[in-house]
Amino acid sequence: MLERVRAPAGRELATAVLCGRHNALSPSQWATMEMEYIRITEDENDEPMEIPSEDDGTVLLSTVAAQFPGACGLRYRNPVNQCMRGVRLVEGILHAPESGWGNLVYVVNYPKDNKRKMDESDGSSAVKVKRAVKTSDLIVLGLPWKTTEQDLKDYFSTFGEVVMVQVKKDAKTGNSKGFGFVRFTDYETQVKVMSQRHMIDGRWCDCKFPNSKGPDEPVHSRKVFVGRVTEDISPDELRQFFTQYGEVVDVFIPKPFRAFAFVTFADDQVAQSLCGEDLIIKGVSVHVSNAEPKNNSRYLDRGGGRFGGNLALQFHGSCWNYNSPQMKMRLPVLPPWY
DNA sequence: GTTGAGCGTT
Repeated sequence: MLERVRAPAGRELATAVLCGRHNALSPSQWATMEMEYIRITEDENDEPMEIPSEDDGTVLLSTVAAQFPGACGLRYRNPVNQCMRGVRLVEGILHAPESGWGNLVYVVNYPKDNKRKMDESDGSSAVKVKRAVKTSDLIVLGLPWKTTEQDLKDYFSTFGEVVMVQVKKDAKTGNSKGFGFVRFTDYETQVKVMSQRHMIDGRWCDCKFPNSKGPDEPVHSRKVFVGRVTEDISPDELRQFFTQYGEVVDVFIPKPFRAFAFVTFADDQVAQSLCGEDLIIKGVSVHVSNAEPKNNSRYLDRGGGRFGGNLALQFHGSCWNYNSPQMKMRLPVLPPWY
């Protein structure tokens, strides 16, 4: 069986795959294979297209993008639990799941929350598109008490595609606290919205960068802090979501629920690339930052200081001195658990 | 059941 599969002619090999004989192969046997065809589709209900792999069994994102312009990744439905899983992507190379590509149908991911929008861009085959125009959440100040998230969405949708709105409410009463957040798909929309005041339900409102955002100091860690997670996001869903960026080796959600989580990647570069990002999981905007606090002055210096210094120390339990000489030299300062 | 500058999460 193995000898047959090893036959160098790619076309014959593809035939074997199509006939389903590959199902008997182990992952190690797959590793010896030269080329196969992976079934890919934009929609699970559509007819898949076959895309060639590389000789080492990986699939180039550029190969996918050649057929699906704008593609930024792949996902597939896990036959065991029916959940969608992301395909590992490292530097433009898609890696097969543990059991090989198999005869699963893979679904193309597009940037911007999986919504295909390449028809209104230049159509240049992607990869870069994903982070080229990075938007961030904007705080909306001065909202009338009565304004709902639907109201916000309706209003801001007149400027461009909205990917997230929030109205901050009192946990007990559910009453609005008079401010919220909005996130747009396109950076141009964000710029426009920030450039003017907004009459919303009879009050003038302002959209600004939230104070909670600051330049993120690089720290060499595989673990990221994920803030603003909601209780309905399960550890498994977190894992599946973040797997689109790289292999996830651990997910930790404190109990009782505290609205944050930790995600550890196999590759520290993947972790670092996500720091500072606002990502949207199940419609919830979460913020990724370093697992170890950066400069606590973020909390102390900005916005009049929501917390006292001692309180900030209580939160973190420890405090890295980012003004220390070693930080200025950018020597790696590893958290104790790293 | 009120209010009107701020700031989501360690």
